[in-house]
Amino acid sequence: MNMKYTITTPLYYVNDKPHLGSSYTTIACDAIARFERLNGNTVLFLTGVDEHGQKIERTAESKNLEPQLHCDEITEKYKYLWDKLNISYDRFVRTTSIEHTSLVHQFYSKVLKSDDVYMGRQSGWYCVGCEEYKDVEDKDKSPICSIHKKELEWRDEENLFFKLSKYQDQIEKLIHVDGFISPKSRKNEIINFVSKGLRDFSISRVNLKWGINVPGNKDHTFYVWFDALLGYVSGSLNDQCSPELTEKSLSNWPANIHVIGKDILRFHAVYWPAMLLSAGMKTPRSVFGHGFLTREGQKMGKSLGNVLDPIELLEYGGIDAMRWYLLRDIEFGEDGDFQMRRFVDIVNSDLCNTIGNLLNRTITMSKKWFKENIPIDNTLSSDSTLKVKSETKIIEYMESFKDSNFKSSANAIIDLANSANLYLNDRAPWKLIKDISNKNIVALDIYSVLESCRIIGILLNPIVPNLSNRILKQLNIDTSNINFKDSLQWGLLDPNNGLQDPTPVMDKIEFNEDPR
RNA sequence: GUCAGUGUAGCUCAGCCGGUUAGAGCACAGCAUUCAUAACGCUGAGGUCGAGAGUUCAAGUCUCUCCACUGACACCA
Repeated sequence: MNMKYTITTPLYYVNDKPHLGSSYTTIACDAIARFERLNGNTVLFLTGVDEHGQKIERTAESKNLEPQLHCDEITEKYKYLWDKLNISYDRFVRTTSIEHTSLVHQFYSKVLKSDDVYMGRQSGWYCVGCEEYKDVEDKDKSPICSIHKKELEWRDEENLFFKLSKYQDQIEKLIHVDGFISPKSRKNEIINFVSKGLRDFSISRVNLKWGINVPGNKDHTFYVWFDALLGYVSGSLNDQCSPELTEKSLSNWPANIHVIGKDILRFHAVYWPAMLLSAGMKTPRSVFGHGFLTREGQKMGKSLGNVLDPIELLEYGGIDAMRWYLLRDIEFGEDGDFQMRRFVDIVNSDLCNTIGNLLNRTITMSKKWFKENIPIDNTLSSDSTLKVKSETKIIEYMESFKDSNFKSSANAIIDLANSANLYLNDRAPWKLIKDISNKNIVALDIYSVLESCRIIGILLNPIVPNLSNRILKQLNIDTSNINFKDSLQWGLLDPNNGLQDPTPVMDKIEFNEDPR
């Protein structure tokens, strides 16, 4: 059954090039998007960049660039990396686009009509890095942001405020809806936060040029978060060239899932839905706040000097290695620790040995004994313990993936591969074949393992698409139009298809202490 | 300070409602050896289940207290 499925990464801030954390988020979204496509759904996979705000303005200044040129430069770095990581996004949103600006204005007029904006005064200590006011004791003369370690700036200015408090009851109800916020720890956090009472927040800034002007308020620029969140909507419009907030143009909305880092949970689970309710629009179906990555047990930070550049990791291990490790070994909802030794071990063991060698040894036997035709008559009715195991693991895989439990999905694949290896040792076809009367039995055994490899190849597709394609290619399977429904039934590998010469589908990674 | 989450073998994790001698994968050690990518397979070592107390015939699993880590909020600076 074909359904529309809209998934978003955060719109990444272009203060700097992408880091491992944003790569992790984007790879996870890519896996989900591919999974949904393989299930026959029509997917709109949105990513993009958030380009406004004071930090961008100042970063550009320091580089002696116009902000727009700075944004263009950094945007290209994001696109380059997503291309290298084989991210299959459908749309790339830019908040500096004319279309986005137009939509922000339309949205704002709806919020005005709901009488949810008022002029107020805001004073306090402000961190440009966070784009947030900080609560600070009045007597402190030079407060510092605890996150960015930079001096806060005193602000005392008139801002437009959004009546968030008006939506206390509706937000309270929404956040309790099953499945709206995942994982459970994030849901609890938001329930606690909302129970303390929602306070109105300012949606504009003065003394800021780099942003979208507030209509009817010459000196006010939209607060970066107000404008950025709307990137999800502007990016999902049917007609990208003629952005209109109409029911027809919003058929890809609401998003099925916003995948975000835990640090921006409040914006996505509280402020954003309230804004949408104010404009009379549907709220997203779910928000998944995943954890952060540390490295060898430590937080990554420039000042610590231990940032792991995704480009370097990519060059060191390759795209399939990177994707596999991040999805298979890091628990998606929780913080995870990137360990280089473990990265190498897991990738080599799972992809090169368990799966890669399985394919290699089985194709070698098949070609040696049966050339291009495995003597089997009816593959669909053939019985094998591997068939049963395969069916069990497919179910586990599907249920886990639906919960964004990539680790469990990957484990199901590895279990099937282990079972195929054990099956081969148990059956020992290299002994059986010595007696020619066993030819048909051996043919069935070889076919069962090759069929398992085919299924493994297909299940790997959302996680490591390039490896998946190499596996299926060696089995001479056309991958241009596969889907789960038509591809996971046992017995679909044509025994007269012929197989390609076995070559390693995955190169080993040699462990270096420091890939930098 | 309040709330929430986490703490099980070197690493990553499983362990539904209390019930065998606490498990899996990886890593490590040994064996075996080719159909096979120094691979597959077999065997082994490795655990105060954060600490203490309690309930119970019996607790990793329930209760209480405490410790550590993470996050949110509050407070302080």
